[in-house]
Amino acid sequence: MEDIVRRTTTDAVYEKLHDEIVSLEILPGTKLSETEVARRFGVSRQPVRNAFTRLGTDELLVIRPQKATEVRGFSMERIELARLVRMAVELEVVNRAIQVWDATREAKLAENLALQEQAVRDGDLPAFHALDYDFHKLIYVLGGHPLAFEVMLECKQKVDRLCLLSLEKGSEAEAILAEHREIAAGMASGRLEQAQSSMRKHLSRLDETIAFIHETHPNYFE
Amino acid sequence: MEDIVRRTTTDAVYEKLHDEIVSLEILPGTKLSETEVARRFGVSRQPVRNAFTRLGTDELLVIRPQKATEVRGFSMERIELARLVRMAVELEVVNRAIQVWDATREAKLAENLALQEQAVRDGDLPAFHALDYDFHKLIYVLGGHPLAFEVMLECKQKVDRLCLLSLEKGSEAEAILAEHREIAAGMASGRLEQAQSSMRKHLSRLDETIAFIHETHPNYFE
DNA sequence: ATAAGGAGACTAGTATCCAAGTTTTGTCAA
DNA sequence: TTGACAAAACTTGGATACTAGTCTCCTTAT
Repeated sequence: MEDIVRRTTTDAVYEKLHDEIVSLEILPGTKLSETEVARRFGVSRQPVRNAFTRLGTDELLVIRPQKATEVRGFSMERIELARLVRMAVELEVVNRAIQVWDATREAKLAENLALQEQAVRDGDLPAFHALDYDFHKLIYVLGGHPLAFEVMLECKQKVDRLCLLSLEKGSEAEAILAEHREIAAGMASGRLEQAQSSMRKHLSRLDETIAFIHETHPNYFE
Repeated sequence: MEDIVRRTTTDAVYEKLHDEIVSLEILPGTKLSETEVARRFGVSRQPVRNAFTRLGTDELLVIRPQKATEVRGFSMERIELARLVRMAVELEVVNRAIQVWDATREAKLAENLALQEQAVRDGDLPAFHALDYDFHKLIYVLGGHPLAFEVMLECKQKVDRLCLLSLEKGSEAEAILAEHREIAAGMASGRLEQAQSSMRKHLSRLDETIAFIHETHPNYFE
């Protein structure tokens, strides 16, 4: 009794446009026409419309009646909001995770940390990024709140689109790994205060990057 | 140069349906047909479709191709997620608010508390509920994060729809007021720990109600 | 030269038709 | 009575024609 969900044309258009926007292939301020996009994808206007409204609720497009819809620019307010929510959720999940932390969970996190170390030694940045992702996800999963990870991801993605503007592929991997260790240590020792402040410091890492982008690319902001 | 946003038919249908669903006039599991709703509102199917997709992203409707769209039931997972996110955001906002707290802000919160006290004395529950709302909002606004209030509201509404099933119009106003005072005291004294734990206790108030509803109305859950 | 005005080329919203899949229903046979 | 099976009556998704508002640019008059 599978619950196979048919993939609609709308889905396809949505996903492609979403990718193009968050990867900055389509820059903020770009005007998108329904008929134009429909032609490009070889579909009718209807699925494009559906995709547009979805992207609108994602805050990626600005849609106004009888006006050209365009790719939404960044706004410092929304970026800060997304960062606040992510910060809040991560801190609370750390809190909940600590309540149920045990040797098994600690071992799993330690295993991930070991792999991170390996990746840093090998200078394998892609692997490290994947492990970075897993590290954060592990805290959610082991803490018993996997769904919250999705919420956090949504926030993260909004900031990621912005940070693509700064090309520093920061080989700060060592520093990041050190912070991960600090967080893990806080959780292992059951020190909520320490674990949370480590996480807070870790998540604040992007502060300067964002401020820098705000100065260097003011035209992409509303 | 006003930015008047034209109200579309889609908006009207969306708002009406939204109200009917969150107020439980339309119960979970109810099947909604596009043509049916279109007839009822005297409009064509298209705006109804638009409204449906919006309600789908609100997680109020389950839409599957070629199958009847129905009002989504509750799921304990989603309820708990909404509560976690709200809890997380409220705690973080309290944190940020404390950083900037001063006599002026304290006075404004105190003014609200005085009005709450008045409402309780008068037994004016509607007024008290409005002031309750304002109390929480004040912390966001005074703390400098008004947008985060909207995020919290979204979470709250998901839980509110559930809690409508329990008719206890709790005249626990006094208890709530006491908790509000505790939170305000924590903020005024700058004791983050105390303010947050007060807020945590305050938001946990619904725990039993939700568990109770989960037991008494299992048919409304997925 | 400049400003007002109008035509036309855009825009998105709505209505309606058709396609494709699901569910219900009713008939007929065992 | 009950089962199978076919047909009809649903469902939503997609395509397209039409409506109505907005913007741009060119003409025309001052």
